[in-house]
Amino acid sequence: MAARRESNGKGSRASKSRAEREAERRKAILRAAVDVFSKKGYHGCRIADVAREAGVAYGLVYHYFKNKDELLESVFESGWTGFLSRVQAEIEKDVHVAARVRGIVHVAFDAYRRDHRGVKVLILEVGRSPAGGAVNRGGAFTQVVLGAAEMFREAQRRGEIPPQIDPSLTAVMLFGAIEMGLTAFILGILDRRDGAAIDRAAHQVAETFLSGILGSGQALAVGETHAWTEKSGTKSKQEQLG
Amino acid sequence: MAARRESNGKGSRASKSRAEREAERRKAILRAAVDVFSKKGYHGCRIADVAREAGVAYGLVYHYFKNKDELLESVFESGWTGFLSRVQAEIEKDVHVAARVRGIVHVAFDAYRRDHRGVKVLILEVGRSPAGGAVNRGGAFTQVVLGAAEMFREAQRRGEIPPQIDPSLTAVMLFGAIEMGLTAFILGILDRRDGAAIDRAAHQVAETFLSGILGSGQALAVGETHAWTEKSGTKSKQEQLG
DNA sequence: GCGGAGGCTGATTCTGGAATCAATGCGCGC
DNA sequence: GCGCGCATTGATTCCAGAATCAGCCTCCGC
Repeated sequence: MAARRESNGKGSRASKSRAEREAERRKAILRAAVDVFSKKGYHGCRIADVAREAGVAYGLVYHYFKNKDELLESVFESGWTGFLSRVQAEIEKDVHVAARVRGIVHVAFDAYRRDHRGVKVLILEVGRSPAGGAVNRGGAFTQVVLGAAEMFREAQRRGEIPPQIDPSLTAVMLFGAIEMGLTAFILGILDRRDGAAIDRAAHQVAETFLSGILGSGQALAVGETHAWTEKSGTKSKQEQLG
Repeated sequence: MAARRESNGKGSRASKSRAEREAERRKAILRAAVDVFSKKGYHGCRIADVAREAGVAYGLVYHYFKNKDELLESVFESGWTGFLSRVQAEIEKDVHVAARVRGIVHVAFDAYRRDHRGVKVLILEVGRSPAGGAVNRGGAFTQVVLGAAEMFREAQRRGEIPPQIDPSLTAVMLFGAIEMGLTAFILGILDRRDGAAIDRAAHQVAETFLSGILGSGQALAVGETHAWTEKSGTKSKQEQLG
């Protein structure tokens, strides 16, 4: 569809070319969709809401997306893709598993800080896909989990973690802890306007996962420091209860 | 609604009284709803499906439940209630926090073993709550989380866990790990027909949470071994998720 | 400036499915 | 046994909201 411009190599400098505009429109709609979905949920909103939010006509949404499902699908893809590749990058680093876990947690919380609406949609609508669900991103998610599982398996070979634990389950737990940590913010159990709280949360999620709540202090003997040990002043306070 | 019977104290022995029958019908519909919801998701099914599954007429569903939402609400309540009270019971036990955590994890996995359909609906549809959501179970969930948070706070006072961790976040993480552990079965990442796998999973979830993946093996030195291992036969069964 | 391709519009159509309701007959009290 | 009331039925109504479509109007190339 962007073919027109080619014939004339230049000409594309001043005002945006038609193709560019279209791309922008498409993006605007996508962004609006994220917005609306995060506010009212996929099933709780109508295409009209998305159109209004994006400031375009109802019908235009259908010009860019085959139907509502495809719109959701696209939202996922645009959000998921970046996230997945970053997580994958962390997984593939050649460092101690503890560092990789911290990296993964960091990526997740960072994404949240950057775009909590988007993350909310992913968390709330993903995974909960009705069983055989249309939107298959369950597949994408499964893939990361499997990647992480492989990471843990490798860590076992290296002797970084005990051999008797199940790598798959461990992987699943990691994302569960992350997801729930984020959910706490989304549901308001923790206060997301407190920027520091997000950092602290990320930190604690990683360290708890690595060392548990009992051993905490010493277990991270492994190498890098004790996490929170020094910044003990931080602790909880206003964050609970929304 | 059960008023008729009172005037005549007896008469209620042989065949079930009308009231009893009604209660049964209601339960049948509820069960059918769990079934259908778990298969196709709340939004993915029509009332007609529920009616058919329950073997009753379409309209009867509306005799017992005001509307579809209330039906879902009831499903939650019937499932949630039993679960919540059990978790609460574990929370209130006067033992080391490690034992309590193990207890909670056990309760969750046990519920799953007993009625994975019901648990699936809870996991998949809860949280879904469209923000200001009609169905407020977010509230119920939040309550357990707060209860658990209080438990951790108390544990800190007793010196059972480090003082610098955030009790609320810890509570949230616990349920996150549990939820994701179960989700793994629901999504098929782990095989739920392998009964032993469920036990192992429960065990690992608890131990990882307590001791982390690094220390794992030895950390449960804490004291008792898997508290629950033996008493699995205990409690009543069917009342939850009717 | 001219012609037309196609982005864009929103009223209109269409549909799935929620909720209603008048009719039926079973069961219970008298 | 009689009659009333309430559980039960499923066709009917009703509507939200998805998807369509016929035309408008902008912008592009010539």
